[in-house]
Amino acid sequence: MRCSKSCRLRWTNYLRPGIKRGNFTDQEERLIIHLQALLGNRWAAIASYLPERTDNDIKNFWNTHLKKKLRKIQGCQDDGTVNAGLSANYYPFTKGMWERTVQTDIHMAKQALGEALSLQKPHAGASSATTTTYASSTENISRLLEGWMKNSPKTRAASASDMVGGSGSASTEGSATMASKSAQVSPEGLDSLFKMETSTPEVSESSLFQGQIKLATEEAPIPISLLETWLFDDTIEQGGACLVDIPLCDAAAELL
DNA sequence: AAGTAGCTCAACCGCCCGGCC
DNA sequence: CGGCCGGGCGGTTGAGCTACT
Repeated sequence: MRCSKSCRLRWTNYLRPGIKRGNFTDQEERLIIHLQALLGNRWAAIASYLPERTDNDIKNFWNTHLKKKLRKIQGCQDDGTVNAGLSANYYPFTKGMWERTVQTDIHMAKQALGEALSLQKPHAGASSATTTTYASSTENISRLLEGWMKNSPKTRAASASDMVGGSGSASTEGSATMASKSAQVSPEGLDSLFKMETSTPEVSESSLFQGQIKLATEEAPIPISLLETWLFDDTIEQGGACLVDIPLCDAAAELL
């Protein structure tokens, strides 16, 4: 009685090993809020930054919790639109900025594809702990099933979490598929969206939204951007100046 | 205990896109 | 080139649960 589509959905949103259930942490919450402000309702893209959460979970969490929360905080209108001044903080992109990020994403997807097609190169994300390789593709599902069949029940749990953790189980084809087709953001993909040149810890003219986008290459490792630092810095909950407290429109306006 | 409102979240729906024939 | 099919995605629904009256 189930179609393939329904089965896929059941797998990706519920059965897939490594899915984190339960309440969202404060850090996850803030990450979602800012990613939503940056990416809009691109839940799959947002979910790629939270490997243990599904796009469906994040979407539900946004619709049921965060929307209300933000309305309260921001003094929202009844129709759901936020007040002008506040919305500017959350939607700082001009058309040009948005086009630049999209172009960069496309470029990165092409690069990932190129790497995947190159048999000489080792898998770029193999050593990364943040690689997201959830079984969104047929290949990944096949690999998971193979692992399931091979491993004894004793080791299944560990194997499953390894798969999700992306410790090199994904083939190059898999990463290419993710990068170019399903918008899964690998560490390289993270570079694509937020990789901006930063020379100082402050939001300088050459950093945020200026379009000085550098692509990750082997020859020139790129310094991590302010935004990316914030996205993965565990210390943001410790207070102090962090990006979440910086009105994004201020930084953007400074540059325009 | 019964009725109601609100909430949660898995599942469904429709659209778009790419691959294949 | 066009039709078909399957995968991916975002929006929406509704069953089940809880809290409240």
